[in-house]
Amino acid sequence: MTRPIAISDSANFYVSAERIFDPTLKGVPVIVLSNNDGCAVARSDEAKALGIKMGEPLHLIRDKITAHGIRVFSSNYTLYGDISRRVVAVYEDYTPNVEIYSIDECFLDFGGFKDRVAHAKAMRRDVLRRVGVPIRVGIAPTKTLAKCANDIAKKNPIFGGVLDMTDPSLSDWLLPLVPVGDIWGIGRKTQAKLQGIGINSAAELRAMPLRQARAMGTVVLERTVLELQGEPCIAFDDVEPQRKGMAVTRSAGTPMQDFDTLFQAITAHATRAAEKLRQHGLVAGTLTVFYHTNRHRADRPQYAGSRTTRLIPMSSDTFDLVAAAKRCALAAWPKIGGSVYAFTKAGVMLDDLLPLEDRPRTLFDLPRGSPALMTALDAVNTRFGKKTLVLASEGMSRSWQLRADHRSPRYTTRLSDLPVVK
DNA sequence: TCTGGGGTCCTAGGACCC
DNA sequence: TCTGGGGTCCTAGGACCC
Repeated sequence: MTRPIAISDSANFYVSAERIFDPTLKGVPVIVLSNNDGCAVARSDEAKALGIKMGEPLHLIRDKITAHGIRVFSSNYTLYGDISRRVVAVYEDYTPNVEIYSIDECFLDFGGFKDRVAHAKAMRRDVLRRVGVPIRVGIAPTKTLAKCANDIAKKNPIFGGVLDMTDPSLSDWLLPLVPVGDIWGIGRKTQAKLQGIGINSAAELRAMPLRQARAMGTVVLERTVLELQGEPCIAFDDVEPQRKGMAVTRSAGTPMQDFDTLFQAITAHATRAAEKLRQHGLVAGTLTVFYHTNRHRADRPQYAGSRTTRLIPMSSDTFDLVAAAKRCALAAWPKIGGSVYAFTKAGVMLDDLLPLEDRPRTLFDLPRGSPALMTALDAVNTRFGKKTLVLASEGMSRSWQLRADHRSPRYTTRLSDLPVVK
């Protein structure tokens, strides 16, 4: 028999993280906004009950917020990242193998435990006591089934936050309750196709002939069917995979109308991308810059520009990346009438990443770039706070910077953010 | 007026080679 | 001037995830 896998996630994670430090948020509707305060990306149960949808734009729910006194927060990723690490630390006390799947979800190796439900419930109590966020646990022979179990536990409080669906007779009974669109790996398009041929539940998808699944949705859908049948196709993987690309992209707080302002934003994004590379000990071989106007405004002139360039030699040096980004940004600039466009989003993407020590060398691999300067730059910005030292081309106006009008204090990582008690 | 950011995997099709 | 099959590699785009 295959080793049971658990998936553990936190209920409304961002909201739960905010509630740790502000008890007045308990029992009341709370939402957390996306970057730039654009739309709701996390909602408390109370906010969901008021009909606030995932991803709903803030400007469409202003009336509800006022009428029901919904508490609103900008995203505070520094805080959420730190809470996430604390939760993982507790998981590590309960299983030898943890695969971090997202900021609020982990797959856990649950093989070898005699009473899995008791074990998961003990872990759940411990996370609540030591970190302060509620979690739910689904257990099954495959990742897809574990996600189903987790989903059922989420919707049915009767399970007390833990459901072990390792026993096939239990999944026979429960899978008819899982709507096909709620299955891990089934998105909107595939859901529509499946419903078109009368497949509406996880139990019905499990019974779909494999050949038909492959024809309809490629090997991905075929794997989902096999996983529902209890045959693992998606391996448990607790080693961090070598990442292939990374991106820093942002909407602008106010639209960018001229090249100088746009380039200030792009300098900031390239700078951040270079920092991320160095944190991971990587160099990049390809850099892409893109920027575009607001696609939701069909009444305004539209433009989308993008250029890619190779980085030779591969680099993680801020000066190299900003220089390459400038060439791309200029090359992508509209040939005529650039100033009629209002750019609302820009980004820098890096691809062909390699660990620094694996990078290809040229015959004359002369020392270049400024590794000592980069080390000093990172040290200063870690010690004295982000953006203490920046390139001048990032500018001082920061008019492009995103909005975050409702951000809570970074309680666990920034001393200066703590409220002063007099 | 106001609509996020950062990833992965898969497939089709073109370029190129022998 | 006409004519083949099979392989690899790369890129763009779609779908999905949280």
